[in-house]
Amino acid sequence: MHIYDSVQKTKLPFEPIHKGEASIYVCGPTVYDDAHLGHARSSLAFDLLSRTLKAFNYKVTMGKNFTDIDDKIIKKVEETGKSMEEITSFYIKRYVKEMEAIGVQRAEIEPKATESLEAIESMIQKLIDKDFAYVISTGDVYFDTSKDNCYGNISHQVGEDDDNQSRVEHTSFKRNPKDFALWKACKGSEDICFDTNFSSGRPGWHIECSAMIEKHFKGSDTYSIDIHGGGADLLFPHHENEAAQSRCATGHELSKYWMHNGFVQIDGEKMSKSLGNSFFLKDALSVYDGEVLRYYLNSVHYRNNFNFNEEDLLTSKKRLDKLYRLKKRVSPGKGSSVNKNFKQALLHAMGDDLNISIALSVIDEMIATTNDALDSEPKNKALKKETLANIEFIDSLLGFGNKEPFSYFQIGVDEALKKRIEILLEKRTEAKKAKDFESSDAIRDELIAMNIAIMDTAEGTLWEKI
RNA sequence: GGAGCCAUCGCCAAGUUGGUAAGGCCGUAGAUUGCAAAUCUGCUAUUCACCAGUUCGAGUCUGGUUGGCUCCUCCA
Repeated sequence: MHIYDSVQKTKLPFEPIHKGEASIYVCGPTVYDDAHLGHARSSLAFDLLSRTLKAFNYKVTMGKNFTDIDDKIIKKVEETGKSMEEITSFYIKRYVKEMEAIGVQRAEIEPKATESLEAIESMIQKLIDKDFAYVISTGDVYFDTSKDNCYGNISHQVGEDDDNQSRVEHTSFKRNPKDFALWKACKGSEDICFDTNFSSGRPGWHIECSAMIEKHFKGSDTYSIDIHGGGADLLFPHHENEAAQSRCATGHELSKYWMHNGFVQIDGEKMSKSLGNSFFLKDALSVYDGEVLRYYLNSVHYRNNFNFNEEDLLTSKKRLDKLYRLKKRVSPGKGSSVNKNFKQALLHAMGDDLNISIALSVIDEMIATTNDALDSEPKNKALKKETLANIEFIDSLLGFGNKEPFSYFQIGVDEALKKRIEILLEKRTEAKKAKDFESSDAIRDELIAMNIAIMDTAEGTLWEKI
């Protein structure tokens, strides 16, 4: 198994700190709004990582946090008059539900900032005690980046005198321009505050992740976790800062490997709130099936940017359809055991830094070969069973192909419509028997107008929702 | 201003250590079909933004040019 480390910028063999185990921490969402396609992509990317590591027999412990203390949440509290807890629990529920719809497995650990305050406080205290952090008169606590001579090793972004055009605000309280807040003291009475030794206030964003990792992962003498993941936009400053805090507080590096996923773009631009081009996952799910979305969003290598458009999504659906048509052909039945070569080819592809393109091409090849074999030997039971097992393996590794194939092609068709289709098909079969092709073709046209495609097979006429 | 990523067929997209361009969609010819659909088979980039260099040999390495994107502010 090889993964690309975005700090060393090369593909490296994955050698975990504890043999046979893989600890992963991914930066989760700040829960003040619905998840957009970018959240989906990130989740999907690391879901694929987790599934692949499991397929390679690693015992995976994945942690994905919910940032539930944040300025934007506080703003939402002020706007809506609702409590912070009401807002965050609402969006956490939605997030979990929507991620489930696109087949993302739940992380083993899902910590929240509000449940990690003790860990956060003790880590900040440790940094103050070791003189890596300082408290200013307002009660804010800052991390002193000049004390950490490894600062910049993660993102390689810190120049010697980079303050010329830097957009970082220069606060006179800060000792260095790159210093960042570990703790923000209360400003007004409406503020959301937690009491600590240094001041009453709330944690900064970066420290939340570091503290949660220390709290939940056993780590080792050299690293706290194996893999730290997140969107490419988090590399700097968030991951740089996380790494610095953890390094200075614990005396060892935070993560052995760092992985970053590319962005979802619309018309070549990053999808973001500020550009006003974000596309909520819930909206996509109201139009497209979650499994199709999963297939589509995962169809491009995780490190590349992903240009979202409907045409490509439909192309992905066609590809997925082919898998389900094959499944239809070999169903019902029980899977026997996976074809060894097929399994090996898939693992080889995914083991190479999650090369999904190769994996999908391996699947397409398997589909074509099997269909071919089935054309000449329609009753090959052993092949059917093996194919079912192959599809089960695809599902466990890549997270699609699990649905009952007939229902897959009937998504969005209600019982009344189903009955109508059945009646029309019966009529058509009769007309065909009587060689009344004019009538049978008319019925077919009628069905097509209803967005129903039909196909005549040896086992009778089958239909699909287009 | 600083840092980095990317540019491969009409579209999407692979391409570890340089060795002579996967796969999908679309298109097209055929098998099959009453005709379709589905399925299968064949065809579909002498060429990898451009220029120069290294090399027996470069999409792959080096330098430059052009174009696109991202980070340095919250962001997956």
